[in-house]
Amino acid sequence: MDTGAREGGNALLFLTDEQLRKGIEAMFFAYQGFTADPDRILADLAYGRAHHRAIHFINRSPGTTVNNLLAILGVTKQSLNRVLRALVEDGLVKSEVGQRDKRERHLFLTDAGIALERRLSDAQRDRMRAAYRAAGPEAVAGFRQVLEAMMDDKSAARYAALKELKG
Amino acid sequence: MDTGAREGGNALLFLTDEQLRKGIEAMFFAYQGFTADPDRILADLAYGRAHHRAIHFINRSPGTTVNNLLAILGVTKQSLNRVLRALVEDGLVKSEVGQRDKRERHLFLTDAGIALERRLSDAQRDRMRAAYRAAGPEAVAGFRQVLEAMMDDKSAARYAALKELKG
DNA sequence: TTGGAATGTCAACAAAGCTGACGTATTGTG
DNA sequence: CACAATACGTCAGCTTTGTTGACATTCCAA
Repeated sequence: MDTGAREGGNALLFLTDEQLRKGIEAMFFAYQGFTADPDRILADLAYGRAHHRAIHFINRSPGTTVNNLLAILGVTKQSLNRVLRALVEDGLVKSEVGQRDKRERHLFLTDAGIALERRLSDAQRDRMRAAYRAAGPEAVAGFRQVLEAMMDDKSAARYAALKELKG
Repeated sequence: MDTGAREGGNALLFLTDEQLRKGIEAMFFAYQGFTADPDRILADLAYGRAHHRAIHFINRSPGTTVNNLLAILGVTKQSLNRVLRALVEDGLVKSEVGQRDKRERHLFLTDAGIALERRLSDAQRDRMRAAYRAAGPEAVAGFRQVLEAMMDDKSAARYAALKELKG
């Protein structure tokens, strides 16, 4: 860490506008790859990325409330509600009234929801795994470092909130 | 490169589902940061990311044709046309009939377009630069490696097509 | 008991993608 | 020359996913 500043000469060449532009474009096209496989699966089911995200985070934190999910996703409740309603109607998500606080709805995946989550995350993980394997562990460490440094405050807060839950 | 396979024991720990999940989530939240700053600027102008992308690639390859742009962006001509029309009407892009082939329209940024492009890319580059600086050159190399390995075929082809143009 | 928080719903709207169809100008080819 | 193909634009309509604003319900807590 902090190598760039200490090394002399042209060690800062990785910060040129050209290099930054390449990074920006790589990020753009990589994100397309990142979402391509789940998108294909979702298209067949008349779902979109919003459904994928909801399923992902419900799976990650079973029993989470609607408000929690709202905070993580950073969308309006109306937007999330539409997605959630479809998932509940289709029997992929179940929403249970809270016991301690009956205003809250706790969200769980049904067996069908778990099955779809697995299809989606398997597809996404397969691509990620292939990329990781091709690039090697050091590259992966750098990848994660840069990504975490790139988050804006809101996204970083959401990311941090997740860490407190699990890993 | 290819370290993972050679090293013994638990050198493949970076390929666990947990690690992959973290990478997936980091990618999701980092992309929000990646687009947050330009999005703020665009919102004031009643533009969206689609406009940003068009402006970016016209700036990158001045005189490019509509078809070229279509291929790079991977959207339909109707979708691009809507965006392009707004940009031309607002005087940010000019469209010139081709000399060799009069069916083609060659796209250029006007001075106003160049100014907006600079605002947008400055904002995006600033964040990218800060992330790069914080992570250091080795991390950046890894970042780029993983991103390039993550692209799907179509996106990789688009990315490669760009490389042939400039860097 | 009353105020506020959590949730849900209705309506309306916008951005940005899509398909399909059609028109026009231009170019290349048989 | 005639015709097919290409490049581009446009109209119409549909989808997903986001947004505001307004309002009702339920329920906890002061």
